[in-house]
Parts: sequence; structure tokens; C-alpha cells
Amino acid sequence: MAKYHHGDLPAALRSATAELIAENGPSGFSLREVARRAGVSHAAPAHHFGDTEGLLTSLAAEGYQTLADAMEEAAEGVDDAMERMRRIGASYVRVARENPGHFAVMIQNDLVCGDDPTLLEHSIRAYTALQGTMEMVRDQLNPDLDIDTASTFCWASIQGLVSLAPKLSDVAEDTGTKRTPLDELVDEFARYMVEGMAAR
Amino acid sequence: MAKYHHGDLPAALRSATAELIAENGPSGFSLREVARRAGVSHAAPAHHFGDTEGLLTSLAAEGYQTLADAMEEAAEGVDDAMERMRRIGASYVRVARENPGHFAVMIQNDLVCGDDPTLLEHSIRAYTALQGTMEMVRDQLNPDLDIDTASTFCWASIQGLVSLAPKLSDVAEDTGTKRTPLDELVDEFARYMVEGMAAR
DNA sequence: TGTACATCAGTGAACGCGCGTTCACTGATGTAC
DNA sequence: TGTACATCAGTGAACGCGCGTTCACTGATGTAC
Repeated sequence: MAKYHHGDLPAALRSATAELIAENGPSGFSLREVARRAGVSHAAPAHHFGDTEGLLTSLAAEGYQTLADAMEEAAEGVDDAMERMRRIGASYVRVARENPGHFAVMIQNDLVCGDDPTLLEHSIRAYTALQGTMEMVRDQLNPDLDIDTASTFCWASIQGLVSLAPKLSDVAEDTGTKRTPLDELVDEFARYMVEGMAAR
Repeated sequence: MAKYHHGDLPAALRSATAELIAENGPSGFSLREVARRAGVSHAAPAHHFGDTEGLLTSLAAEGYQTLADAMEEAAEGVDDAMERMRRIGASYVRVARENPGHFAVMIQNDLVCGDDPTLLEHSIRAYTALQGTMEMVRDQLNPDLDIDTASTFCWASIQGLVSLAPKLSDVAEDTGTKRTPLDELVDEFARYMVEGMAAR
């Protein structure tokens, strides 16, 4: 990566974007504010990303890369289906919590260019890591398991947990119930999911 | 409800907002465009909702009301836990698909005022309908079931399915797998969830 | 029933603002000879 | 090694635009007497 005046402006812009979105939500984002935070003129981002969509797509791709790396690492060398489900679930939730700006953009589908090859590559890699775990569930617990349906189920459940996380504490407060820590929820989710998929 | 010049402008504005967001996403929303679509001057919305947040909060509250009504109706008179899970799951997905604009606002938590009493009332009502089904699962299938964790699990899974739905066809295309219809997915999800919660 | 008045939904012009984009430019980095 | 040139990251002024908000207003609806 060439280092010119700034050092690595594209990375700095992604970082500033992630911060900004984590603070204000996707609706509070603007190119000018990002440039301000990165300490460059507001015309600079165009040199690297063209427009807003280009910058956000790059951010989403970075998020998927981090996610795929974490999921692959979590799955590596774990031979028990339940334990592997727990680990990739926990890694997903951890990455999502550590990168709220990235995830906000990844989840909302009207902000990014879905055809971007880098974004596709890493998102498919993350999905494949999940599929691998489903194959393990099938081999160990239920030969009739439909891999695609099961993958979708787990993906939806964990992603749903991540989206709901900010609301859970509010609901707990409003309905007067106790608040279960996210880590424990992930483990329970993994148990429910694997047991559910194991049932014939 | 009083009928003045327009008839029922608040409802017309909510409707226009839902349409606009369903088409362009939350980021494509503006008060002026909504007023344009409703056929009134751009200053009119302020008379009813104050500002953007007020309008979107009202839209979210309407969405939760529709959702709670549908879930309560779906649950009514169904005594089998699995069947009830299937029905409220299907009703959730149906309402979400029929009201994409409402759901986009309900899900994204930086757009609405979370303290709004109407919004709270209906969202709690929807959650309570889900909890009732969890109690049925506990009574029929597993006396040790933790109601709150189980409710969160089902809520997250179904909501995750709804958020992912637009992406599922893309992924199916990219990975060369077949695309399972959403209705079938809901039934499979219900089976996984109930079996998972039934396991001890 | 009729009249006078109060209320309030909706108008339309005006405002200042932050936005994305454009473009001629500056000056540092990298390269050819 | 030294010089001349090409490349390109980042600047900063200028632009037109759609936005939300304000405010004096119009005119229809509802009410008091």
C-alpha cells in the first residue's frame, strides 16, 4: 500500500466512518463529517472511494473480512458440533459488538453495493464457515439435516440476537424481568439450535 | 378522530412514509418528500407530529400494533405448542413482509423515540404474546424452560429471518444452492426452535 | 335558526444550513535518463 | 549522483440543491349565545 501524504487515508476514512455510525447510526453519516474526523479536506474521500456508497461498501467488506476470519479461527480444530456452534456463535457476537459501525452498514442492505467482489468474497467465506459447522451437526447428530435451511436458521438467530441486543435491556426493564448477559444467551442459543437440529 | 380539511392527514402521512421507506430505505426519507406524496404542503406534518422523530415513532407504534394484533389472533385458541409457534411465527413474517416500511423503522433503533407510550404498549403486547407461547412450550414439553431466554431466542430467530430475507436469494444465487420459500423456512424454524427448547 | 367568534388544519414564502460534487491548484513522491 | 519530469494525494473555494424550521396567513370547522 502506497504511503503518500497522509499515510493510509482509506483506512483512516473507514475507521472514522465506523466511529461515526457507531455513535449516530447510519442516518447520522455524511462524507463531510467523516473527512472532518479524519482531519482531511472534504473533497479527499472522493479520490479513494468515489462516493458515499463506495466508502460504505468498503467498510462492509472490511467488516465481513473480520467476521470471516474470526469465525474460521473459532471453528478451527473443534471436533464437537455443539462446542463448535457455541464458539462460532460467540465469535460472531463478539465481532459484532466490537464493530458496531461496520455491522450497522453490513445489515442494512440499501447502503452498500452488493456486487462488490471483495464484499462478496468475505461474506461467502463467513457463510461457508457456518455451513461447515452445519455439516458437522449433520454428520454427528442428524443425517437428514438440510444444510441450507439449518445454516439460514443459525445465521438468522445469531444475527437477530445481535440486532436485538440493544433492545433487550429496555424490554427487561419495561417488563420487570432480569437481564441475562449476552454471553450466556449465546450459549443457550447454541444449545437450542443444535438440539433443535438434532431432533428427527 | 376529527375530520378537517384533509380527512385524516396523520394516517395519510404515516402511509406515505411507509411507502417511501419501503422503496428507498430509511436513508431515503425526508419530511418534505412525505408531504409531497401526501399532497400537502411541506409544513403540514409539523402540525401533527412535530418533527421527523415524531412521525417515525408514530409509524413504528402503528407497526407494533399491527404486529401485536396479528400475533394475538394467530395464537388464539391454539392449544398445541408446536402449532402455536408455527402460527405466530408465520404471522410475524407475514406482517413484516406486508409492512416493510414500518419494520425498517421498528428495527432501526436510532430513528424513533423509545419512550413513546403507545409504541411501548404495543411492543410489550407483542412480546407478551410470544411469552405466552413459551409458557405453553414449558407446560407441554419442558418444565425447566427459561421463559425469558426462550422468548428472546424465538424473537431473535424470526426477526433475523425477516432481516435476512432480502439477502437469502442473493446468497442462494452466489453459492449455487436452491432457494427455499420463506413460508417453508418459517415452519422449519418453528420446528427447530420448539424441538430445541423441548430438549433437556 | 342565525350570527359572531374561536379554533385549528393546512398554506406558501422565506431563512439559513450542511450536503455532495466540481475543478483548478499545490506540493510531495516516484521515475526516467 | 543529479536533474527534469510525471504522477497523484490532498486542498480549498465555489456551485447549486434539498433539507427542516419558522411565521404570518387563509379559510373551513365547530361552538357560544
